Amino acid sequence: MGKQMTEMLKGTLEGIVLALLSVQPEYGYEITARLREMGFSDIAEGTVYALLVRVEQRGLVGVEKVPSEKGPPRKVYSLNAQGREYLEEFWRTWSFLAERLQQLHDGGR
Amino acid sequence: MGKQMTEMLKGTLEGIVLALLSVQPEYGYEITARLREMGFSDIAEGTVYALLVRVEQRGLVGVEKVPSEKGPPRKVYSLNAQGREYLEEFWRTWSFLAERLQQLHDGGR
DNA sequence: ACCGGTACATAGTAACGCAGAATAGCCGCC
DNA sequence: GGCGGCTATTCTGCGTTACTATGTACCGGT
Repeated sequence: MGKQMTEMLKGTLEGIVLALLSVQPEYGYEITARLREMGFSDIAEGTVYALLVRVEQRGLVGVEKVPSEKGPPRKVYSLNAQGREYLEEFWRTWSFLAERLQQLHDGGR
Repeated sequence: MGKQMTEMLKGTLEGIVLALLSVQPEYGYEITARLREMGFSDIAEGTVYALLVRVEQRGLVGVEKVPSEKGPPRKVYSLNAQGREYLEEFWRTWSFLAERLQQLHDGGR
C-alpha cells in the first residue's frame, strides 16, 4: 500500500468498518477479509482489531462472543444507535470533503 | 471543525494544497485564505505552513521569496514536475478510495 | 506430532493536523 | 511616539491513527 493511501485511511477506515457493520454484524477476522475483497489488500489485521477496540470503547458498537468451530471464539460486533448516528455524521463529513475534491479534480476552482 | 474532519484531512489536505498549487503558485497565507473560502473554515495556519515545509523538503515544490508591500516577505510555492507526478498519484489513490466509499454509501455491497 | 488456517491481541514507531504562542514587518490613528 | 491591527511565517508539545512485528490460542488433517 502506498504511503498516500495509509494517510488517507486515517479517518476513513473507521467509517468504512462502521459502514460494513451497518449492513450486518461481523467479527474482526471477517472484516479484514472483506476489506481485502474490496481491494484494500494490505490492511493489517492488527489495524482492524485496534480500531474495533476503539469504537467499542467509544460505545459505537456492541460485542457478542460467539464460539467458533475453527479456532478461538469470535467477537461479533454490531452497530448500535449511537454508532448509526456517528456513521451518519461520518457520511456528512465525507460528502463535504468529496465535493470539494471533486471540484478541484474537475479543473481547478 | 469536527474531529472526524480532522482525521479525514490527514493525507488529503496535502493533495488539496498541491492541487491548488497546480493551478497557480501561491504563498502560505494565501493558501490558508483560499482553503477558508472553500469551506475549510478551521484549518490552522500552522498546519498549512508545516505542510508546505514538508512538500518542499520532499522536492515536490519550488520556492521563491517575494517581497511584500505589506508585512514580511512571502514564500511563493510552485508545483514542479515531481510534484505533478505526485499529485497524479494522489488523484489515483483518492479515486480508488472514493469509489469504494461511494459503493458503501449507496446501500452496502 | 506437526502444520496450516482461524481468530484475537499488543508494544513500539511514524506521520499528520491542531492548539497556542512567538516573531517580524508594515500601516494608520490617537 | 506608541499602540493596536493586519499581513506572514515559524515553532513546540500534544492527541489520534495506521503500520510493523510479534505472540497467543484453538482446531483439523496428514
